[in-house]
Amino acid sequence: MMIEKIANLIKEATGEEEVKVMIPEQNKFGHYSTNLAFVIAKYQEIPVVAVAKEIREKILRKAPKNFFERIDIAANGFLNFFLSKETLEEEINKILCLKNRYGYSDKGKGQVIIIDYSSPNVAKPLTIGHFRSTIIGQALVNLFKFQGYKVIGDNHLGDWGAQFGALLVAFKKWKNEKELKENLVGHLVSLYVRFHKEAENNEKLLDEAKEETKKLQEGNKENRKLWKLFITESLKEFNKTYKRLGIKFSLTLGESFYQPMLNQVVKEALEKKVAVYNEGAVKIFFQEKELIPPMVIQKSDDSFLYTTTDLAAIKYRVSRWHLNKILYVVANEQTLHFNQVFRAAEMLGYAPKNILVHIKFGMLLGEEGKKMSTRKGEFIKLEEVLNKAVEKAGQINKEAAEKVGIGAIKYYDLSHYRESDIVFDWDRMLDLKGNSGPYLQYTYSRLKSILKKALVLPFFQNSNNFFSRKIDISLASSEAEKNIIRQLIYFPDAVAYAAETYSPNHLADYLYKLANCINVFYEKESVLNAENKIKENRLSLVSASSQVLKTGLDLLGIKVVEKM
RNA sequence: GUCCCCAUAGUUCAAUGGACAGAACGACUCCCUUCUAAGGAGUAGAUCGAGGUUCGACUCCUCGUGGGGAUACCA
Repeated sequence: MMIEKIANLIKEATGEEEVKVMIPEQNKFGHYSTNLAFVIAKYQEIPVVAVAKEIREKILRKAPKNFFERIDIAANGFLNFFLSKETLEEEINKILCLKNRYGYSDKGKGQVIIIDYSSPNVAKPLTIGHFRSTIIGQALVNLFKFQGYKVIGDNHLGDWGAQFGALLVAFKKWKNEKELKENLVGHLVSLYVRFHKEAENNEKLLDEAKEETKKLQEGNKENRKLWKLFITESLKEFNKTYKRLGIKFSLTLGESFYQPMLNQVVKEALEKKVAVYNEGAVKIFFQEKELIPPMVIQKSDDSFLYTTTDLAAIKYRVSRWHLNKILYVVANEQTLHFNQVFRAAEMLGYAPKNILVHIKFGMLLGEEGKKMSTRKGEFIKLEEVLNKAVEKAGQINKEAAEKVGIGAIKYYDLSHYRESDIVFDWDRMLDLKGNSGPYLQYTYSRLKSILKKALVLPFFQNSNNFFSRKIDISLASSEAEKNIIRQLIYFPDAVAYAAETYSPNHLADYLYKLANCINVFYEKESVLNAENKIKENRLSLVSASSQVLKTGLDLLGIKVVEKM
């Protein structure tokens, strides 16, 4: 990673602790820059430019020979680093030789991180509401693996809890044999919706649901049997969609897995005086100044809640693995819940608060900008969204439709900053032009097409393996080529930054910029019609570019397309 | 009421406290006898308001305005 390398170099050369190295917006400001001179000038009260000059001397003395071409000092005091031809060549050659390992870092070596994502509820469909957690979660799994971490992706399935009471009541009262056979999960969903509709006018139903939940939790045979059926059938459905989306979990420990541990959690909480009995229930109260409302961990009918399960899960995970972090990829709305749980986990001594991170993301709003609710049946099935996307992509190209359609909606999500809300908009989501998934895939396939054609040219018939041939920067003299090279070497920086900030959109942004440079190059400079030496060199650049594009898209979980 | 999040071109979104605030869509112009026009080049267009901190603020702080969310013995 170049940013880190340069930052370390500056640290060693100057003895400064805090050094910030940035990627400047414009080429004329070099490949990298730092504002260090401002910082020092401030506490030493020396003119900025004088400080900058001094820093430059120190760095140049320390830097390896031929590492920088030069270091400029801008009028305002920025130090602008221009990498030398040798450094750039070495970096591009790394891409050609490391291939899909380029950008990999062992930064996270020896560290374990659990990512809790997707987590749908059994007996409900995967909806557009699960999309963000699933897609962002998987991207984070990929990113952290690529940073050398041991990553455990856990699908914390909602396979327990009060929704089963409602479901059991509805199932026993209204089930329809025919529909059951044809589409079990679909039938469960409509039963669930019907239950909530009818419960609005009939409070007795809610009591019945409570009763069924209790029976299930106490081990009632019939309820258990139905419950298991619901789970296996739902998982089958989920897995179909996960497969299409390229989602892979290391574990699927649902909420039910933690049930045997819940009693103990409550007992401990009471013993440690973290929790108290209050109005018949067991609650954890927080300090007044924390402004967190109390959290119930056991109801007055003795049953448990998801707060209890989450606490048990933390306890279990920490004892089973030597954990550095648990990331919860869950919507913004649950902020209070996680504040409570994290704080409680700390009070109970289960985990220090700083290893628990809520990776929140904005809501996917309905077209009127309002929240969509599953209970009222206002949901859009994920499967339906995927189909529509694939259908649209298929209008242009049938063969690549699946990859392109799904790539489009994935990119739509991942290119947005995680925490902002997204308005659900078919047109925009399925947009195949501009800053979109298909744009990146298209760019990739253009490069692939060049490489394929090069192979059959007589000139290359007997030249062995030109794809891995080294690049000669002095032959890549056009503006377009320089821009690609510049962009390529930022790849490891972009990956690291996206992981650090838990924000895949930074990687998406990087890839878009890279693709844009590539397309400009494609437009302006011909590869196959260039003079032999230049052609060879450009082919190496094309090869390196396609490699980085592919690695980046892989990390986002977007499949590349060879031809479209 | 309390707490949390958000506010950037007509629209949808970017922008680790840095150098002229980037794109895309839409609008208007151009470019297919040259490796894929799902592309490229160009024009018009934006930081909610008022203070403050800073050499420097879309970014941090305070107040206000306008949206959304959470405040369940559901998950």
